[in-house]
Amino acid sequence: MKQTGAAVAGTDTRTRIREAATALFRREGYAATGLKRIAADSGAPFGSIYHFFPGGKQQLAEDAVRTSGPEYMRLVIGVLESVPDPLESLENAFEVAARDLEASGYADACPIATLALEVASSNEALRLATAEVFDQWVETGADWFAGWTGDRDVALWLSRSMIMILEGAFVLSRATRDPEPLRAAGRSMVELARGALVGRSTSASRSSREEH
Amino acid sequence: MKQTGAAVAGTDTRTRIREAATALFRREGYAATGLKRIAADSGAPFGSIYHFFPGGKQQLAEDAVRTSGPEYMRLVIGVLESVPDPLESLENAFEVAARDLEASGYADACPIATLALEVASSNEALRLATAEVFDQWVETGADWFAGWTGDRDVALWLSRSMIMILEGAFVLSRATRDPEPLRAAGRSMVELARGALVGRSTSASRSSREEH
DNA sequence: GTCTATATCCAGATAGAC
DNA sequence: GTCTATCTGGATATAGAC
Repeated sequence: MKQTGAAVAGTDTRTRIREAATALFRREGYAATGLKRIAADSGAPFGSIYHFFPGGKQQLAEDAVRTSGPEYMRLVIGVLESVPDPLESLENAFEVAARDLEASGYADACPIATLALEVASSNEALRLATAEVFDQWVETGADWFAGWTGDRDVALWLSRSMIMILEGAFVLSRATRDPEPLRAAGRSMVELARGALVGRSTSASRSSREEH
Repeated sequence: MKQTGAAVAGTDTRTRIREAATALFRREGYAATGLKRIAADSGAPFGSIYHFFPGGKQQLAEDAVRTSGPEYMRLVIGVLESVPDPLESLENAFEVAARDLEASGYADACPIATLALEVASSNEALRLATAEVFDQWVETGADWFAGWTGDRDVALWLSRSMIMILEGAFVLSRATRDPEPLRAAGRSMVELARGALVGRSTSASRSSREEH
């Protein structure tokens, strides 16, 4: 099997290149992904990459991060909003993530995490792109939690926790090829949200209030 | 600044090569790290890498993962055992991690996470090495939690949660160059442990019991 | 705009002198 | 065992025909 990201008919060349790049950066990382492979997977000629992305690999990666990041968060929020009760919704969302990851052969987890770790200390432009995506995820997640808890700081803390636990679970689940870490992560999020949403004054909610 | 991993006098060549490799895989990842750079940073001649690691880059990486993994866990356990109260200890451990990461310029987080994500879908031998390290971390962490909760399944769940939250916090903290995710992660772990250690029957402890 | 051919460089790996 | 020189392949990037 040579092709990991199928070229989608009906979409323009620029989009196909970006989507092939996103899929490869997600599965194999930034450094290991060659532009020739992106061209092959997208069905575009090699030269088209530099036509649409004159800045080369880095510009393409930045575009991929800034596009796939918000896209992925929309997907997550969609799953969260598909179940009315917040605790059930959290457990369901991690269960969906577990099943999706397993179905992809433990390939398709977070679209930007591998790249984010790779570039954090070596490519400032790309690091900044991943940082802005993560910051936006935290804000968007906090909007969802804010529907259940009046305290914005608690909502921000829960959102941050959700993203961190999900990222960590992706690392363990991919490495061990086991969906259980994601399910355990779901239970952890349910516990955290249960404590916060019933209005129990936790040390965490107190501390997060003291931050500002 | 050319050298990121200093050659340590008094240690043998093989060790210096492995330590330089560990430092580079941790900061920049597996694919982006060249053997020539490892030779330069370790102060060893290029040919020595193949003398000590005939299997080349992959064998060196496997050795680095299997050595630095347990080493890092010993360090974490040492920090955890330096404070008697378990909840204070957890908060302190994440605080130490936050300060260490900041002090390293957001470079030195988990020694194997970047590599683990990179190789999960492309190099089975290395994936297995990271999986075995993570599994051992979960067991070792569970031993520590078991000193506070009688239920082995709860201890395993807390240990897994701790490692996942730490890994996720490292991703966010490195990307945003901000220690706050690690501190928020510490509060999350305190909340999870508080709920479990007081013997409250949570949905998580019930579910983890049902696993077996 | 699309595509091919190629320039330049550096990677991992190896051979062999010492 | 230590170290150097080199092989081969693939990387990013570019030039230029169509």
